[in-house]
Amino acid sequence: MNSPPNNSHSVPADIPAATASRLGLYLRELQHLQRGGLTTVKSNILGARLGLSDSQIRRDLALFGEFGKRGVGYDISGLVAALRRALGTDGQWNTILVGLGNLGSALVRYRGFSQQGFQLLAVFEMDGSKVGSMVESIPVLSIDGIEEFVIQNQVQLAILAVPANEAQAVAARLAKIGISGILNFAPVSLSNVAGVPTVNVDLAIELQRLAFAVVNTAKTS
Amino acid sequence: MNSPPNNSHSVPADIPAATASRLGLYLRELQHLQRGGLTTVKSNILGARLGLSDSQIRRDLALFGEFGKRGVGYDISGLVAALRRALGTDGQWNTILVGLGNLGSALVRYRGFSQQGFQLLAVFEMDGSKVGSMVESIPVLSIDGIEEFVIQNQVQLAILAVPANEAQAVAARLAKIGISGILNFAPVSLSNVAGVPTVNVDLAIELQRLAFAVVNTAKTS
DNA sequence: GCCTGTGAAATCTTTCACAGCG
DNA sequence: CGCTGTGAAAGATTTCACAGGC
Repeated sequence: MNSPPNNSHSVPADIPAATASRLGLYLRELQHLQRGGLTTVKSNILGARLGLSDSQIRRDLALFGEFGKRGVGYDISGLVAALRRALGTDGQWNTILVGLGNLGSALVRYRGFSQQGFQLLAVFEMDGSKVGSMVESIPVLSIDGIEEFVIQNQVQLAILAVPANEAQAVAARLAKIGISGILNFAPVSLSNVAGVPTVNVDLAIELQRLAFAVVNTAKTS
Repeated sequence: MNSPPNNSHSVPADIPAATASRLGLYLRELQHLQRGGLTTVKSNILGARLGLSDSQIRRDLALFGEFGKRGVGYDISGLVAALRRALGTDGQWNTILVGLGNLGSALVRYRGFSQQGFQLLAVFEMDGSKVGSMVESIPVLSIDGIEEFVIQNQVQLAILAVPANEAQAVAARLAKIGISGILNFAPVSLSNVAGVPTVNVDLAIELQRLAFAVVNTAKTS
């Protein structure tokens, strides 16, 4: 009655949130297998490597529904392309980094971003002493001009690596000029950024998560 | 028939995984409110700040079931103590960092860890040129002696900030001598660490998650 | 009167189990 | 025969809605 247009190579209409949270993991592992020279992988193998059940792998990958062959497994290169399309990382994202402290300095040198299509165009700093220099061939600019830069360069994503007490103000400035997304490393909940998708990474919270997992693992032997 | 002992101040018997994943967030926000001078908070306020529904907040906090007062809200300091106990961060965790590259250097300087009870005892490096120095009053040691150090100092947690191709080997060495938990920043799925609780943080995956959120937010206006 | 705590309903996610294609 | 794709069951999580204590 209502078969969708179903163009080949289209992104599945709606990806459940739980599945979406695993797409990056699938992509990373599949690219790893690909570098190892494999061209197909079975759900039980992939599941074992990622710590997921084989049926969960099949459920997730069946959404893309054209890469599995019964008796054989999944076509890796087709899946890699489909996952990148679904994640939105098959193109380039214009990205800036705000904050060149300890964490910001590490992030600007991180290779993994550009490999996945995130192009770092500039770093913004409050501390005038660093402004004007280059880090890893990326210009360090004053925060004063951030709005103009974002608009002129069609920047879509901002990575916030500023102190907790500055994060809110920076996020608000970026939200105001219509940034598309924020990756926030500051240990605060951002408010007043309604409508701007935000992903939060708090290093201390991750360590707490680990402590919890340790305490709640009174495994036999 | 089977009322549990229910010592006051005990940790709830079993905390659902979904709730557990939010405890760190609750703790951070409650400590923030506490520093602001508040002593109580209502579920709708806390929910608005964290982007969660008020009923979800109540469901979660009712597990600790002694800090809410009808008509008033939740007692912040009591909850903070209960959350720290539940997370296992009411004591000290002996922690080491492995890898002093870009990310490792940032992590060793990060203040948030010790504030939450994670004491960094040493940093381990493969690169001999850094071995023997101190970073932020923490000794930089050779990876060769990591097993002996972990055992002698009763190290429970290890933070891995080594290159992807070295992570597996380091994790295996640590698992072998019975480390309690691993926080892995290397962009690989660790295997052969069966039984050791592991939390993975992959910065590129977080940025992909953001890209996905942006692409799948075709909000009206 | 206000806001928590919680049954019950609704929704979402995972697992089971097996038909069926390659 | 081996492995995917998927109905159906089981399980987990969230939301609704309101009784009831402060």
